[in-house]
Amino acid sequence: MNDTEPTMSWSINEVARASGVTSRTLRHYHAIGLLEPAWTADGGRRHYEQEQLLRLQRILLLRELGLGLDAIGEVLAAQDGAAAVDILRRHRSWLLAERDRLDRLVATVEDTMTTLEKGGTMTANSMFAGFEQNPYEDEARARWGDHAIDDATARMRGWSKEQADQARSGFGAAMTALAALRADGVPVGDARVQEVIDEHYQWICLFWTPNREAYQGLADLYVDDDRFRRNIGQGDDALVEYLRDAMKAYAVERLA
Amino acid sequence: MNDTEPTMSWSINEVARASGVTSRTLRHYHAIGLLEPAWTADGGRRHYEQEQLLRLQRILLLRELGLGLDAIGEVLAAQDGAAAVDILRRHRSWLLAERDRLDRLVATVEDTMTTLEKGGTMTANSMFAGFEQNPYEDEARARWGDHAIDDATARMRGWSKEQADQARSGFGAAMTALAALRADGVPVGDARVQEVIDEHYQWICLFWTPNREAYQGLADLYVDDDRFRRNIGQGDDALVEYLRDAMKAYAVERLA
DNA sequence: GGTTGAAGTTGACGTAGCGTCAACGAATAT
DNA sequence: ATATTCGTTGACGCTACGTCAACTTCAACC
Repeated sequence: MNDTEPTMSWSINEVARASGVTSRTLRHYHAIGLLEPAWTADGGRRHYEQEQLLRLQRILLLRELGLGLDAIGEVLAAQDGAAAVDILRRHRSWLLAERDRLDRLVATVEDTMTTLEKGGTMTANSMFAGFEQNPYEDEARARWGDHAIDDATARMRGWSKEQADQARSGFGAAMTALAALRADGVPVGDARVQEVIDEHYQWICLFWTPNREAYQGLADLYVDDDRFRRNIGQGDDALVEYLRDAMKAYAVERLA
Repeated sequence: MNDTEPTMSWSINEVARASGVTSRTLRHYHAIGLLEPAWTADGGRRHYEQEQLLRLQRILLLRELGLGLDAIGEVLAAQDGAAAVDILRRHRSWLLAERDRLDRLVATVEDTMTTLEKGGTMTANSMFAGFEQNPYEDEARARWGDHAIDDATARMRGWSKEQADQARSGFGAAMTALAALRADGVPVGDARVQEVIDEHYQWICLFWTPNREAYQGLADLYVDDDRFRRNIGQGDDALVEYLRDAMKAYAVERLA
């Protein structure tokens, strides 16, 4: 039925026009071994035949699906359909994950726009930190009531684990500076200490804007809760207490 | 209230740990002028102060929103919030577009997986072509009934304009070869002509699998419809008629 | 046979946002 | 004085090609 006797070949530009890709793309596919021409003439010119066109069709289909060229190569190299389906399944998973991520980004962008339109400062919105997704939420909920936490959790919804880790590491700089000051015996009410605490408060405000009472509560929580204490003090409990006292002094002096 | 007298500075690694980015990133931001250190010491070491940390916070926030570094620079350079909101609005638009695109890709991937699992060949699914989104749909609908068209349109839903253009350009190669054969006076039933038509049929099958009657109807449509005729023949109407006859011969010989 | 034009070839650089060496200088602890 | 740590400036690598640049080939025309 499929008698293709007078073997016909196409030049690179013919294939390009036919398939909608550029000749550069075809050369690239040749260079990376994804699509080899049927044969090359004396002058090095590439010639493609039906088999290559069919392979190109499959390549382009998979490309439309968003697969990378290496993944496409794997799919086409898979003898059994099961392996190909497996790759596609993984691809589907990450498409879905990406879509969800974009959804969350849209929400966050809208938040930020609203804040800016209200004359906000862009440092006082859209995030929440110091508490990871799960471990500290109950604690905080018990301390400050459900409303504040729901609000914060809602803002946090757009986060990945890395982002949460990243946010928590924001304590690092402040703690380093604080440790140095404490080592020098500087009292917590000293301007230098309070400056560091101000920095810490600013970092916190990246995510949440605690009032005096809430900030004092946070200070206590840092000391009282084992997980916070270990995380923040890195083994130096006295440093965390120093932080707590400094935070309380800051709250009394600077917060309403 | 915000008296920060004993100006404190942080080294690049302190800032890195505090913010969760790497020092390489901070150097990069310096190199592209996105975040300049407060000052650099003799040995060239970078030192950051509170102002830079605040700017970094804003940079990271915007980065989380998915903006590019140049866009971030623009937002931060915008004196009035309106300009910033404008950039964010545009960004939101393309986030939404991307999300929709991913949605469509997911659907297509699922289609392809289903086809493969059923033992299909991957060249016979997921697309539709020859007819653009709008101009030819009514025509086709009148000819082949609503059901076939709805089906095809549903498959086409995942397409962008470029993809449609690209798909249509698939005719190019076949037409070039066909024009040469016709110039040589080769009759439409000749094996060489039928081979080209087979190629054309394969290309069509990328998108849709017409039976004998449908393929004959498509052949007529090519000639009867002005837009098809101009598009395909590029001014050579006789060539389109040659194509039609060849397609009809192919349909009679090879299709059920 | 010479020339011209179209179509082809192989580099090579550019894109975004850094990661990841390499090779070296400087500040700090011992 | 020296070992260790922290910092510096290149430079290449990553995706999937776009976009020159500098040549070579091939068919056609005179």
